[in-house]
Amino acid sequence: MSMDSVEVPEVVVLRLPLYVRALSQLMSESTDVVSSQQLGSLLQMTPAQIRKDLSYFGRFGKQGRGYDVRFLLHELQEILGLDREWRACLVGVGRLGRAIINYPGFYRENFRIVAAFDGDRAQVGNTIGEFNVQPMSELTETVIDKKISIGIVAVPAQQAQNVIDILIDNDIKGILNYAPVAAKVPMNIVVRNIDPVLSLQSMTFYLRELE
Amino acid sequence: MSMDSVEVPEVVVLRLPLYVRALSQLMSESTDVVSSQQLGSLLQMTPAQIRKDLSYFGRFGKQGRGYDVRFLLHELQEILGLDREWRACLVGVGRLGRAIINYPGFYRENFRIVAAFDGDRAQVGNTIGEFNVQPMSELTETVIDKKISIGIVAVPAQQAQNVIDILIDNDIKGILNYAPVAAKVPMNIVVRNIDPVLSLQSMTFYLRELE
DNA sequence: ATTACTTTGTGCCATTTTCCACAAAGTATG
DNA sequence: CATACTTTGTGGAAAATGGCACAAAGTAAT
Repeated sequence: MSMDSVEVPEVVVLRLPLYVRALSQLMSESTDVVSSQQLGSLLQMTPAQIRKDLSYFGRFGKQGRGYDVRFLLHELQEILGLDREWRACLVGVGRLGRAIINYPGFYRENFRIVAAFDGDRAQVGNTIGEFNVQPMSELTETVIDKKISIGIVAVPAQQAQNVIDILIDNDIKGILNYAPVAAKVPMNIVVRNIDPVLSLQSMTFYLRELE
Repeated sequence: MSMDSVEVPEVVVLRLPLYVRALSQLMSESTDVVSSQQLGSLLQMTPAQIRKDLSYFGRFGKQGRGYDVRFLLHELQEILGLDREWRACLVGVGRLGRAIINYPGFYRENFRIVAAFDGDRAQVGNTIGEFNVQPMSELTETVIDKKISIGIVAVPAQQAQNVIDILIDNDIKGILNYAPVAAKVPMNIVVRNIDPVLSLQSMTFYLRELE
């Protein structure tokens, strides 16, 4: 009986996309079957962890053989909701925002940026790529019209919390935050932060000892 | 030999830059003193965790009062090695690489990109920002001359492992990897991955259930 | 069919991480 | 200076995470 059993730990969810990525690569190399052993060496993790992670969602493998690459990829994509298109809006079209719009990686993985906003009057009306920059006042309408469910925040730190509050007020449930701030959000909102500076700052702790 | 007491857990090191960021903000607001309580509410974490984290490195607070903002900031910067300039080279000057070069956030935090390389003949010699693109063959010499200790990888997935191997051969100990691959590196190399697509792909697991 | 391998899924133990709760030490106020 | 607060640093309990190791189930080869 699937009494929804145990809640899936977030660490596990965070690893699933890694499996998806590795499996996609294997597919493109025409590999049919892969063992947790092989996957583990590809991803630099233990086979047991991979098996445990997958076991939260079902039994996808065959003993003595391993996992069917195409099948497992498909299952994981479905679990993660990657079997559909996701639409996002960008807020902030400065240097960073423009780079994000032009980044082809999102499109390739079925994430579509379908609108761009900026709080700065001077930016509104400008054309960037294929769309023109809208004022924040049009956000409410556009989010509904274009069925946007994700907000990408690329504004300066000072304005970030305000922008995030507006996005949440407009029923956005997922935020990809490039601003260097710890966003305050209700528990049901999913935030992912991208901050290469933080990454470097924790890296130097280890480099320091070497010099 | 300084028997190094207890090894500091990596999760703790990963959080220190968050404290640095919050303290910097408090400094700019002319706040003199902060409690773990306040810091916690600023960063959305428990006060106990902050105190425990800091306790790995010393006793920085005063009972009944809290932490002196300027002092704690200074101490953390020193612990992380942020009290100096770090020099990095960029490999890959495609769209992403150019965006990285133009990103002002690194410079602001004392990370300097001082050279740009590309394996593609067609890119070599081009001028981007203030420097011109060098061929990979010049990497060895430039890394030494310019005292580069960090490599930023912004090449397509297929070439990433190769580029990373070359960086490591040239004594680079820290790698900021923007390529969507799980890099294979020796244990003494520090890798930080930046992949917004992975972030979105784990986000959708939670958004999925809401629609 | 038998024997020798391979590999999964998972129970369970070990390790890691988080955080409660409290003594010790400081502050504020009358 | 006494009383009422505040806050740190930390021992240790509790919770979360990781991974060993093994039965069960498959494959391969003779």
